[in-house]
Amino acid sequence: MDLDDRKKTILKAIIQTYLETGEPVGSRTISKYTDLNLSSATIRNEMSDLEEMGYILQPHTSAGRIPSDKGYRLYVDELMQEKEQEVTEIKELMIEKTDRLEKVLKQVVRVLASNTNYATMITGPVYHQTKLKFIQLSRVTETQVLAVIVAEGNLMKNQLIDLEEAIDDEQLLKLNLLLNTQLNGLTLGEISLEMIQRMKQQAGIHSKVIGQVVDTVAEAIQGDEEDTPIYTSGATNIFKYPELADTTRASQLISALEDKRELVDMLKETSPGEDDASGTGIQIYIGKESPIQTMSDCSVVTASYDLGEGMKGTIGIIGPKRMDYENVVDNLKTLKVQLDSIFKKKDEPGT
Amino acid sequence: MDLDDRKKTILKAIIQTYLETGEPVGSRTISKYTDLNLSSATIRNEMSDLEEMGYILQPHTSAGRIPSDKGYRLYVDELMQEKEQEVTEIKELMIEKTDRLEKVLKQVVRVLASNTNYATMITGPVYHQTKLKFIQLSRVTETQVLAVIVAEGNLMKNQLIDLEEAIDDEQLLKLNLLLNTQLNGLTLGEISLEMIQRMKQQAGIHSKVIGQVVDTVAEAIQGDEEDTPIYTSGATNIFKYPELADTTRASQLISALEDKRELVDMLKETSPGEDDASGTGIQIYIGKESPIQTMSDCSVVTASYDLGEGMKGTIGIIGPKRMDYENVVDNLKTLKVQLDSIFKKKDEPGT
DNA sequence: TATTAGCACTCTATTTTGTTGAGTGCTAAC
DNA sequence: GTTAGCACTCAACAAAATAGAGTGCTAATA
Repeated sequence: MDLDDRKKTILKAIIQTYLETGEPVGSRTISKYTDLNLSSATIRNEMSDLEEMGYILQPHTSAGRIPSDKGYRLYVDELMQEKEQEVTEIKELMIEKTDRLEKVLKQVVRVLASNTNYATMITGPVYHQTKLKFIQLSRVTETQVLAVIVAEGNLMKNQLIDLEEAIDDEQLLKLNLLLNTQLNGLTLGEISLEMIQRMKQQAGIHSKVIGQVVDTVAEAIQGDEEDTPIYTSGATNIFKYPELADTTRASQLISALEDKRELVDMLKETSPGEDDASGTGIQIYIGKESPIQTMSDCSVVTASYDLGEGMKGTIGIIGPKRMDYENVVDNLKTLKVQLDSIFKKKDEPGT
Repeated sequence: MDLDDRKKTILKAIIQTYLETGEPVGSRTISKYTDLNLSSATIRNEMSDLEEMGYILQPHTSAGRIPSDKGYRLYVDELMQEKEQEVTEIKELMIEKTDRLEKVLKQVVRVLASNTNYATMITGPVYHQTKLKFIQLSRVTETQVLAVIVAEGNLMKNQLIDLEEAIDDEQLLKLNLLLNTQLNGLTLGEISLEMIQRMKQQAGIHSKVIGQVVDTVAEAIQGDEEDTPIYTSGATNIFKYPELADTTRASQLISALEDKRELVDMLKETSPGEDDASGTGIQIYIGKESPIQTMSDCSVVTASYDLGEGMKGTIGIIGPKRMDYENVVDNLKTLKVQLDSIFKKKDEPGT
């Protein structure tokens, strides 16, 4: 059987109506809704075909049709038209410009959640590719040394080191120099254990203290890998969609959002390089396509962002399968533009 | 009418049964449950009295009784017996010892949530009373200066300052000295705007750069006030209690937990000094007593913790009114002991 | 006087049955 | 190929019937 234009038009109409109402769509509705000027009977025949082809399905014999995952997929890939760019330009997401990346991210999830009415999440940047800019050790008390590590993208890290024995100023100075000359300019990922070992030997095997300091610094640099921060917002939006709002499902979803650990993997999967056909870096997972099991009744839209200086991360939006894909995609695009404008502006004078 | 011992026993039995089952308790149940050896008819009479006195109430004519807020109050204040200390000793909450306060707090909420099956939250320390230990400015690039601020309790704060014009080493050194001599030993709360003004003048009005640095540092110190971090866990536990699990209520509660802003006020209200009769710093809010409106169907148990060095904060547990108060209180007590042992051990050698 | 057995009564929760209406599939006519 | 018409299906809702837990009251009992 052939999926001709008329079938597509009908499918599109079915899906769009269903996106709005969330109720199975009957033949009569479509007959009126479209400008095809076909009777409900004809539509019924076409719907029957569409069902056979797997694009729509019937919850029960005497109900209208709802889109299947396959139907949604087709809609997202072909049928859905993007909003005109003008609209995008006009809508300005209310994001306050601030230096603190963390604050920006928190705002972003919030704005997205309230704009789309879906649950949203965003990963903080993965710093693996970020270059080390600056390390400094300074003495706080006799036996306490503070290590401050600064990397590109203004990633900063503190580590207070309690020493077993005192360290003198000269040693500290030497260490500072050593750390900086050896590590500066390397990406956090490049700093390996062997390198640390070598440095420890160069610094002088005789001193336990030095070893301790180097170890702690190394730990601080590497430790960041595991716990990428994730911010979420609008988890309770899922209650707005009856098909997700039953206690067990909602509970699972919210737990997943609260827990965040699972999310990391999912968002990492959307590797920042991997772009979709349109080159926007936006990916749509429908139903079972979703990487997380608990979300197989949902759709997940992810987008990667790149703020320069190795600050890359991922945004995710979770909603019902009948989510307003156009709006979501549109929002994400607008967001990208704005993030760029916030951060590029900041970078230009520096570069 | 008099609330004699027998009435108390019956009330206690009613409440305890209700805590377990969540269903209205009938006279027959009590007649069998207690060792009073009274017939259900007698119990009925007593229950009738208890209802008149306002300790229990009937959801409808032909149902059993459930405790009223007043009933719970009496139970919590008088009837509930604390578990023996032994039990407390045995139970060891699985808290990994780590330096990072933040990690400890995250663990604490998690453990508490899974131990109690209620939603939990904890505020990070309020640093208002914490003394400044150490400030250091260091140059990162020509026009970038990094300020590191360390206060008691190992509170650390970084602030990268983008300068409008370059600053030379000498000036930086001078500033470092000035900041340290002026501010060291003061609590974060004591550092006022006037003080900053005065310092700026002393440092030399001629230089905009110096003003900028001082301003930013001041901002960093004060800025912390507003956004005390709050960690939450087990929000979805509320779905375990049918009386809270309906969509609207659950949604409100979870939103409150996600949003956190409201929580701050609530937890602040439990001022760390304010202890209850037993001197444990544990407070119980039943139903409408709760400071937050959305939680008027819940009970909230709060406890303050004090880790020394000005690190004080509050823990909160949110559950249904029929929460297992004994278990919650017990858990909180155990937790206090453990937190002490983690942090005191760390402090001793230093002191 | 306090306790208890017994019984009528109340009220929710559950099940059963009936009714409605949206929507389909099929057939026959256009 | 399209459409009108009709019988049929099935969820959703409403009404009625039933069951059972629990009460309050009265009268008998210790």
